Amino acid sequence: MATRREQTKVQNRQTILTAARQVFAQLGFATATVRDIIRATPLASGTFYNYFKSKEEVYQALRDEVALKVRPRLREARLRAASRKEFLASSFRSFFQFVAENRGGAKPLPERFRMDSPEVLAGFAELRDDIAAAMARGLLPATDVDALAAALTGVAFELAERVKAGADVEATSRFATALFLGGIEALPPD
Amino acid sequence: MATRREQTKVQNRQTILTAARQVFAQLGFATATVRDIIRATPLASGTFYNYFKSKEEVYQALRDEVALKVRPRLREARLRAASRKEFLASSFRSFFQFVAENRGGAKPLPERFRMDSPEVLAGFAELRDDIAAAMARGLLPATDVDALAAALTGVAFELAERVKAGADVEATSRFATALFLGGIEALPPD
Amino acid sequence: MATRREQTKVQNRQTILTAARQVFAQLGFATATVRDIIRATPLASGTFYNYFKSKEEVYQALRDEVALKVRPRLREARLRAASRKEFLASSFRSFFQFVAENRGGAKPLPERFRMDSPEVLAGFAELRDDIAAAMARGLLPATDVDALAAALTGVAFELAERVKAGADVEATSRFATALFLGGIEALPPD
Amino acid sequence: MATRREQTKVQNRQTILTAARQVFAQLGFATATVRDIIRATPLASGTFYNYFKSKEEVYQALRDEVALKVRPRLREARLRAASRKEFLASSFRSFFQFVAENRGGAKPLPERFRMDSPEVLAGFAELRDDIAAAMARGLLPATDVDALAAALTGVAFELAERVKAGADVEATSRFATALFLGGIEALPPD
DNA sequence: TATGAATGAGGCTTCATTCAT
DNA sequence: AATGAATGAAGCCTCATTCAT
Repeated sequence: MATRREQTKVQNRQTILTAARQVFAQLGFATATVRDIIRATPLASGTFYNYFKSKEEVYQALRDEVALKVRPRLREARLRAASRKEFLASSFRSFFQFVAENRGGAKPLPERFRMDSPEVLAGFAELRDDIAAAMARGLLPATDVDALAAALTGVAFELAERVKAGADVEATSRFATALFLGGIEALPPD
Repeated sequence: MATRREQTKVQNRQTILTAARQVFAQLGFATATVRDIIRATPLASGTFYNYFKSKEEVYQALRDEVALKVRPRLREARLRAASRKEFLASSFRSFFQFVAENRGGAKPLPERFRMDSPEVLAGFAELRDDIAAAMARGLLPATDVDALAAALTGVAFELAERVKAGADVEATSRFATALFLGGIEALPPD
Repeated sequence: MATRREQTKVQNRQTILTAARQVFAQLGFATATVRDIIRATPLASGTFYNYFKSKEEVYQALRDEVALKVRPRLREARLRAASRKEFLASSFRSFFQFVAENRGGAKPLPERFRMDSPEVLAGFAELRDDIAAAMARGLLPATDVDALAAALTGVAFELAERVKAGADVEATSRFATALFLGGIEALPPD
Repeated sequence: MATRREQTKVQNRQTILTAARQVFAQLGFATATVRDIIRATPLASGTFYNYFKSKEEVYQALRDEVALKVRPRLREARLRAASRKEFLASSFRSFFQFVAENRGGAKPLPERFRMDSPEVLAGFAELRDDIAAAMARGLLPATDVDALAAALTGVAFELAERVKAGADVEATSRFATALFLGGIEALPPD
């Protein structure tokens, strides 16, 4: 059973993580400061250091948290994929959907969605693992895993800009899926 | 005629740009400081401000310089292309070659930059134009020009990171070329 | 109840204000730097900014503090005055006494400040009101209230410089009182 | 006969003095920088130091120049004064006229006229000398010269603010003259 | 554990001044 | 003399982090 103290501890940790998520989203990791995070919190500056040693550590924690929450779902989708097409389509669609849901809209903030956020980067780290697994399953041909992951990432990032600017999620997903569906076939074996 | 002083001025500017390139490569733009750049230089702190108003301005100058050097190469390669494969292969190869020639330190930080300087944007515009021209020539099938340009850009930039990290130029070019050669075939018509 | 920390906070604020008073007196406002103020203090540079946002803000605080201390005295002196002479004499004496009590270093620089903080302006307004009331009481002849207030202020401030430099309070008060006692008689009616 | 070189020398000196006058008028002595003066000039920064060692030195030169030009006229007016009233009236009137002529008008600058300008301060230095001379002549009663000069200065400065704000020069001069005409009579002998 | 003031290193930038040309 | 780039001290301020309460 959790004592009162333990509950507060967990709550404070969560408060900081939530604030950090927002701050990173708005300012980017490198630009954001610990002060920014604290300011987005009702806590005192010293309290931050009871939970994290530095900005880097919050960032790691955020990544871990995301990975823990997102990984199962995304992984499941990709593991369940019965075909190459399904693998690609579900990957792209879920990513562009995420981007679309988080695109600025009427928000006054300079940039609401950032490619270097822990969430997104964690997502791409997953991708590499899943590609390797798919190759093992025979769903994807054996080729340079890292190069393929990089290519997928690049296309996803760059088309995401178009989605941010209002491009249609479905059409964009279809475009990317088709491109890779045809392209993978032609890749040199590793 | 160039006087000694004028030479020194040009040299100092180059000294700063070179130092900035290294520092940005090692620390990333947001983390790097003007002091870091100056320290990588035999010059005094005030001298920096005789040449650039801020960190942002050096960064712009750096990007413009790169864009200015790489654009003519890419343009020429694409115009000379007699086949789809040549169009893709020469584009990728020129670009990765340039990246390899200019590779400096490693950049370990997770960061992605907006490519929005005039020079870089002009580079994108050129790519778009060349793709459109290639479509008109029948070298590329008629599809969404902007999406294709974005996809090419994304793959090029992302694989460039691998080249910077030491990946082979030829192999990387072949990979990218094969991917698009197969993929373009499968793209939905516009 | 005042905790130790609260006491320290108040003390530090006073430390900075005292140091600022001396520094401004010696160097003048424009020449003095925040560093100068900090150096005249056992505190660290960052601490200054826990209390004041800028040099301007300390200056305001200083003026407000002075105005707050001196105004009640002057007001009371003027309201209690039973004769024109008493009105003038007690006003000048109170003011010069205050200046003498607070005289610090010498200010050698040629500089005059705008007295435009709320507190100082309120002080002027009070003087004007008291003069108007004195006119209504028949203590002062009916003449241009604002001009008279300005003249009194000017003489008071300018002679105050001499008091700061060591001039005798009594003699200076007598001088100013005599000047206005004779002068007011001769003023053109409003 | 002046050689070309000597002419240029004189011209440059004058260029710098003129620029300095404007800069001091706009920014005040303490706030103005040598850079500001140079920038208001077609000359190079190094050239400044061929003529003056520092900002202080230009300031002195400006004061001297003004004294040389203004002193004769003002002094003459005061020396010619046949009566105490004429002495005071001409002093105040010429000062308030100067202020009125230089008041901001439609100018966009924050503050066009400054009390700490060399011109004004030089003028007040004159005043003290002339008061002493007038006492020697018997035009003014023997009293504390410095205190009287301070009082005149204070009234002049403070009423000048009203003139700046649009008050009538004649009426203000009459007010000040009457005040001192009556007041001086009553002053304690030195 | 929570607090928030204190700290001083270090960020950016401007300044007066020098000095090679 | 005139030039203007180079210099580095010094300005202002924010930051991560500590530590007494």
